[in-house]
Parts: sequence; structure tokens; C-alpha cells
Amino acid sequence: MENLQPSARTTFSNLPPEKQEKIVDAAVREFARHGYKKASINTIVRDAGIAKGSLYQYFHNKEELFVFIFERFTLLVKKTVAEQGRSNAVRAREGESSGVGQEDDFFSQVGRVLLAGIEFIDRHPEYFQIYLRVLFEQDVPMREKLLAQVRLFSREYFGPLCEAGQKSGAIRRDVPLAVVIFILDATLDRFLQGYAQGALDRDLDLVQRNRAELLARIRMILQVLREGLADGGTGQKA
Amino acid sequence: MENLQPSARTTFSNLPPEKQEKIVDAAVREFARHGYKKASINTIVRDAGIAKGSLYQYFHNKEELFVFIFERFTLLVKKTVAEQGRSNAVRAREGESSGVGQEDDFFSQVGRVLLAGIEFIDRHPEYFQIYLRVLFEQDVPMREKLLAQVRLFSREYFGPLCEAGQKSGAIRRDVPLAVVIFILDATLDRFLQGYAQGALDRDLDLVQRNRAELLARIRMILQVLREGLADGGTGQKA
DNA sequence: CCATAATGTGACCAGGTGGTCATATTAGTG
DNA sequence: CACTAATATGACCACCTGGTCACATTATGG
Repeated sequence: MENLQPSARTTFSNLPPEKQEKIVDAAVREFARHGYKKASINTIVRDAGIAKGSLYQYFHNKEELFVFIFERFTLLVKKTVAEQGRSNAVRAREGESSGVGQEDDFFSQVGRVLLAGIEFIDRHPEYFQIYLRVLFEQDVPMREKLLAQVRLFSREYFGPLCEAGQKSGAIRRDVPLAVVIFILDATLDRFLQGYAQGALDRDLDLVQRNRAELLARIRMILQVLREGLADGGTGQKA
Repeated sequence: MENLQPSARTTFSNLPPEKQEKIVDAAVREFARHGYKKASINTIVRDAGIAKGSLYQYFHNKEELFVFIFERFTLLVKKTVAEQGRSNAVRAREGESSGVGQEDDFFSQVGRVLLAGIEFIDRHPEYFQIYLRVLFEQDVPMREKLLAQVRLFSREYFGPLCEAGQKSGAIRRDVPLAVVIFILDATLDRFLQGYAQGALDRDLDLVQRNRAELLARIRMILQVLREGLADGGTGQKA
């Protein structure tokens, strides 16, 4: 009577937390494995240990469930980004450098963004898989709207950063901003995709043990982005 | 009696060519639109104008049809690569530079590879879509085997090129080959993905008219790859 | 303890899937 | 022409999909 909106009969958020968790876990796992369209509601309810009818009391349909899960992903992203500065500071206090420079120079900032991405994948590999699936699947319901909420590195995120970089003289000015952003976006995105691919198989221990190697590789990539591939740059010989 | 292998009852290649073409077209369109798993056999036979039973006389199952289509893709790729040098030569004779240098220097070669990719997408956008779908879909039947047959830019293709580049002194030697390949691969791959996204919508005329712009952008990307993003390189001011 | 409301349940639905096979059609041949 | 072998056909199958709904179960409170 009081709720004219077409809404679920029972609010999901009123469920006991452990039940919520089971459902979310099952949905995240299934969506990460199969993307939106191929994900099976039947599998989700089976894994969550609830009846299908119950799920449809919390969410009107598959789409609403998926949007709900994806919104949790964007929340997690924002949380990780917010924690990024603090965690870097902690590492610095403990004597371990963040590995890509603490300064505010342009490339150190880029490196820290990349590290934040890695941190996120370590903590939430399945959520990141869902993000990738949305990126590459064509017929996800609210695709554009969902992606607009995150857009990890692309124009919206790197735009201001690169603009500032050009103004401060850190980045060459004879190349359009779009080209700069394109190369950064392509490289960082690909790096995280590769990292995520591995993060799902490898156990976390291994990932942590190889952290030094990882940092070294990031530093080299940043160096190449800065100085170029051609011989005769600033850092010719090791 | 004579054929013990589990094979199709009727050989597809014995069909009249126009019928073959209809079937291939329908299959390519459907696989490009929906990837392997979500592609519908029913849609394919409807679009091809044949009965479902007929299709299953030419191919045992969906997988065999898909592998057949993908193999046509790899053939097209090899054909395009083979024609690449010749078509560049023709353009040069007609007075229009290839746009990214005719010399044999490393970055000109990279540019020409990129141009060959664009050429391919212009001619066969739907086949390229299928390739992308295989790249991003997890549960395509022969995925690894299929991809190994092409691997557009990655290690197998860029490996020798970059190695030669390092030996000839065109590329810096203080960075591992893998890092060099990674950045090249990421950038070129992303560029072609973006180009393919547009090539499916835009009509070919528009694509051709913007060729000058395209070449300019490629030249800039190559320049950045060569000299780096940082200010103070060789080409500081326009 | 009972009445009522809220919530959980799974058989069921229409529609779609890849795949099959008895039958109809066509082609080839003597 | 007729007989046979090859090919084309689509109704049909078992299975799966997202979604529904009459009913069972539980919770609430008078």
C-alpha cells in the first residue's frame, strides 16, 4: 500500500548477515565465472542454500541482483582508493618503500595508482573478474552506466592527472593529452588484467613472496613509459 | 564402412559455393555477435536458410563448426600479413607514403604491423570480433590451441622483432625483452581493439576519409613509444 | 493458544538450447 | 522409367534458462 515502486517484497538488507553473505558469495562467484548472461540463477540459489523463490523476494530479477553485486564492487573500489594513501604511508613508516617512489612527481603517482589496483585484485579477485567481464561482454544490462561508476584508469581518471602533469612540465607537451592517456591506460589496464588472471589461481602466499619482483617490473614499465623504448635515452646502460 | 573416424556424413566443401558462403556468413555473424557459447545454432541455420539437420551433416557439433570458422580467420590473417609488404610497396609507388616510414628501422616495422592490423579489421571486422571474443571468453572449446595459431602481437610475433631491435641497437638494452614486448603488445592490442569497436558501426567510407587522422595518431603513438612520455626528450617542442 | 501476517519453498511454466532421426526429397544410374 | 543411394528436412528430445505462485512454514502479538 505504502510502496508504489515495483520493489522486492522482502528487503535483502533485513536478512541475517550470514545469510546475506552466503547469497552474495554465491552470486559473486557465479558472475565472476560466467559473466552476466551465462550466469545461472539456479546455480546461485543452490550454492547459497536458499530456494529460488526466496531470491526473487529479495531481487525482482537477475538484472537487479547483478546491479546490486556490481554496486558492491564500486564501493570496494572506492574504499581501496581511499585507503591507498594511508597504506602507502604505513609501509613507508615501517621502512619498506612503496616501491615506486613516495614523491608527488607524475610517474610516482601513476605507479601508486597501479599498486592500488594490485592491492584490490589481491583482496577481491572475483570482483575484479566481474568488472572485466562487464568490460568485454556486450549485452550486460546497465553496462555503460555501471562502467561509468568506475572507469579504473580511463579518461575520467587519468584526464586530470595527465593535464596536471603537462602543466607542471612532467609530461611532454607536443603530444595530445588523448594520446598520453591512451598509452597509460592501455599499459596499466593490460598489466592488471594479466595480474588478475594469475591472482585467481595462485595462492596469496606466492603473490606476496613475489612482491619484490612485481615492484621491479612496475618500476621498469614506468621507466620505459618515461624515457621511451629507443636506445640513447637517459638510462642507456644498466 | 571406409571412414572409421567420427566425421560428418557430407563434406561441407562439396556443397555449392554460394551455399557454403551463406552458411559461413551466418555463422560468422552469429559468433561475432555472441561469442561461442551464447551463439545459437538455431539462429545460424535460420539465417543461412538451411535445416538444422543439414548443418549437422556438415559438422558434428557446434564446436566443430566454430573451429572451422576460426580456422578461416587464421587463414585470412596469414593472407593479410603476407600481402602487407606488397600493399605497402604499391602505396609507395602511387606516391602515398605508408604513413609510418618505409625504412627498415624498428619502429617503422612496428608501425607497419599496426597498419596491417587495421587493414585486416577494415576487410574482416566480424572475424576480428570473433578473435576478440575468444580472447576474453573463458570457456571456448579449443581456446588455447586456437589462440596459439594466431597470437597477433604477443611473444611469438614480437619476440624475434624486438630481439633484433635490441641487437641492432634500436632498442635500449637495459630493460628485459619481456617488458619491451609487454608494452608494445598492450599498446598495439588496445589500439586495434578500439579501432575494431568503431569499424563495426562506421561505414567504410568514413573510415577511409579519416585515414590521415589515423596515420597521424599512429605516428604519435610510435613517437611516444620511442622517446617516452617525459618532457625533455628529443622531440620536446612541436 | 489462536489468528494473522510475513516469509520460505520448490513444483511448475514458457521459451530456448544443442543435438537426433525417421521421413521426404533429390540425384545418379542402368 | 524405376531402383537405389545420397542428401535435406523439421518435428522431436532431454535439458536448461529466468521467472511465478499456490502452498507450507514461521513469527508476531493479542
